[in-house]
Amino acid sequence: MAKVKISDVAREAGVSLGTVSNALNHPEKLRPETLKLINETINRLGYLPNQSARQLAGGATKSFGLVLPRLDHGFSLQIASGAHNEARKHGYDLLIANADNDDILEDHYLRYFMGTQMSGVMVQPMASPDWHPAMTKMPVPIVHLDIHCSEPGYYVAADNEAQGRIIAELAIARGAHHIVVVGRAAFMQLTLRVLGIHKALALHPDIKIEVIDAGEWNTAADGYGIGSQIAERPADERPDFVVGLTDVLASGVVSALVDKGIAVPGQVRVAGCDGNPLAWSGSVPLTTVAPPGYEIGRKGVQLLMEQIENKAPAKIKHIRVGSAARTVTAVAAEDINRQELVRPFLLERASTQASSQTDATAINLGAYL
Amino acid sequence: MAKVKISDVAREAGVSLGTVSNALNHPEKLRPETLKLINETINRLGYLPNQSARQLAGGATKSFGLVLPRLDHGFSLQIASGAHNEARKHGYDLLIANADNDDILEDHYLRYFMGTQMSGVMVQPMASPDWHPAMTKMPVPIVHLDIHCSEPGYYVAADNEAQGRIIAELAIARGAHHIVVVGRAAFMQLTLRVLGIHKALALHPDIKIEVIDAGEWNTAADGYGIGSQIAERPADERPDFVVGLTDVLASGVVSALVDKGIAVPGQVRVAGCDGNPLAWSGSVPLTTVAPPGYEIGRKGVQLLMEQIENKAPAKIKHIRVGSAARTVTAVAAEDINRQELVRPFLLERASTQASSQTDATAINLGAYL
DNA sequence: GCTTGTACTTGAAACGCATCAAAGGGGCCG
DNA sequence: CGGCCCCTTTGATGCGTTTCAAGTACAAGC
Repeated sequence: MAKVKISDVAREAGVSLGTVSNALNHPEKLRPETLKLINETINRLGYLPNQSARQLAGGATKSFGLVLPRLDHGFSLQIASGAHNEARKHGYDLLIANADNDDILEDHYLRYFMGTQMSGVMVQPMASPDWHPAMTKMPVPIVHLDIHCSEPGYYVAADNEAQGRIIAELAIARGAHHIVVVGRAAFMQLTLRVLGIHKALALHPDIKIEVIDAGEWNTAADGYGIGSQIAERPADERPDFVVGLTDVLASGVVSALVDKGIAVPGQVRVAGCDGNPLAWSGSVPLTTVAPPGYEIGRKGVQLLMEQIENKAPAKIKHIRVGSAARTVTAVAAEDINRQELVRPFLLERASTQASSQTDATAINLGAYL
Repeated sequence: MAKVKISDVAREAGVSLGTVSNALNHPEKLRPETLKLINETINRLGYLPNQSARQLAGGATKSFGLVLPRLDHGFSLQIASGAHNEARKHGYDLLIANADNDDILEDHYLRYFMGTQMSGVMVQPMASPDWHPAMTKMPVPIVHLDIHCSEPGYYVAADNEAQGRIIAELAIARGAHHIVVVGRAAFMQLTLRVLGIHKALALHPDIKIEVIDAGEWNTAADGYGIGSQIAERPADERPDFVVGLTDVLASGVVSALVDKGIAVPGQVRVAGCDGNPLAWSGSVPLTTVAPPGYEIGRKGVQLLMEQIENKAPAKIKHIRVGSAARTVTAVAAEDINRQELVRPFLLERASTQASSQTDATAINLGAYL
């Protein structure tokens, strides 16, 4: 268990300390035989470079940190996936921390990453980043994901408002009269979705809208609870359209409604947000608005790279993904050929990597709509 | 952007270097006024401790590393969640790395974590850990998750074989004659599930069994592909029971079968593995066997803590979760009151934390079974 | 044989912090 | 007033690397 250090390797191989270091970092500078000898010694001794010492001596290492509010959220995972692939492409490592829906923890991990001499840090913040103590005086490049900052800084965000608008337009097209929005609107992103819904509905004062908080975790169980509550209302107080601010929530709502004998989409239509793959890969898929999470993660890393390479201080630079109109228009369930809709999913990996300006898209498989 | 260091704080506050260090690490040793003064200076200057230097000077920091094969896999997330909660409980940080189904990357991150002076490292390995170069001569406590090691070392694993057995018994109970197992059996855990299925079926030579590889990623799209292929077979070559080694796979299979006009569960029954919440929270839930991922993560951290506190060299110590019989017996779809089954889900958080010896459980909501 | 150049190799100096033995200061008792 | 002890603060030392100016060995050119 005693740790082997670089000096042990050097002694054992009969070379100097600096040479071993070169073998690790600039192998081209060494005579092939020396390199071979050193590598053999390294393996024989089981030497592992001490990253702390490396970082301390050599400045930043090639790695990024990513702080996520929650891991079991499909959207965050898409971000992580996009960020990961892009980071690897540039030869960087990606370390992920789970803030577990906790402000304090989020801040904690943010500071941790900054102090670890990461080359850059990304956050998908729960609240506005302007709130963040760690936001000011940042010693490393930082990029905010899925949120809009007012302070100078970099961010890349999906247009959550647009998502809300898309959903609202969907509801209007379906002739909704009473919409219930389910979810904890306290989360910044969800707030924006709600805002988008409200804005789109401003021209339709006849449509009643109601927002129900679903508890801190936005789980399927929360959705189930709200769904039950909705089902038990007298028919005339019951909405004809339910929006889950999260696919998981919407899923729970559908579950409860069906259990209580409410026809979906016959009596109540249900739609979600997130584009969680499972939500539309099952046999009875959920309608959902998919923000381009993968793309957001990718772009985040690109912004980080940009800052690193220019060594410029963080100027204001925002990328907004998905602010344009949706590309797949909502259509009636009956009009849809399921096959056609599954195909884009099969090609998902390829397409999200290719298109640089993916829009938020209403994926309508219509089963509950 | 110039980094503030501890000496800057010391100078600015008019105290010595060591005092600032104490303010950070042993605040109780300082006079309250001094502490206050230093803290104010720290905030004013925006000082962030350099973690690398800290770790180098002070030995290991209180943080764990977790290497996961894939993030979009529900089971891995449950592990991450359990590990996270337990780690925080002990005041440790948890950093997660995504190996992206890549041997090399897995090894890379493992070494990275070990070199970072983490207090401990956990992996959910893709292949047998005995394979791992980094496995030997480990300078920090390590725990393997969801896998069985033959070499001395610590691991905590669900009994994947038992899961396979449960599924097989489910199939037998349903009177299956021809079973198709879908998934990349090359993954160790999936191999064991397949093994369990085979073992359970040994006494039923009349039941035909077939294993179909679903490609490297085990995605819903892969499942859809296999499902289509199955649907197109002549009726007498078509299985009457399909097992997805992953919920996502099973989900894709159901999707394809339904699309092609095959009745589920009328003509073909489908079940999955993983206990992915979305798989059984929708209105038409999938039958799945749920290994206790949360518990595995929790136990993993506990094993790490044990090693740290005893400072003992790694002896052989294995925890096996879920080797006993299932607690929720498979029942026919018609017999099930949906409400009852949703309730345990609602209580999931509480229950997984309470029970220390959770079993792999067949959660049968029966819709496709 | 001497110089110049080339190709490697060396080792000392920093990196920013935690630690700890030692010093300082103040109160208490004799 | 001196001695003692306790509480607080100090600053030199070392953690394992990287880096880089300086060194060595050897070959080619004169």
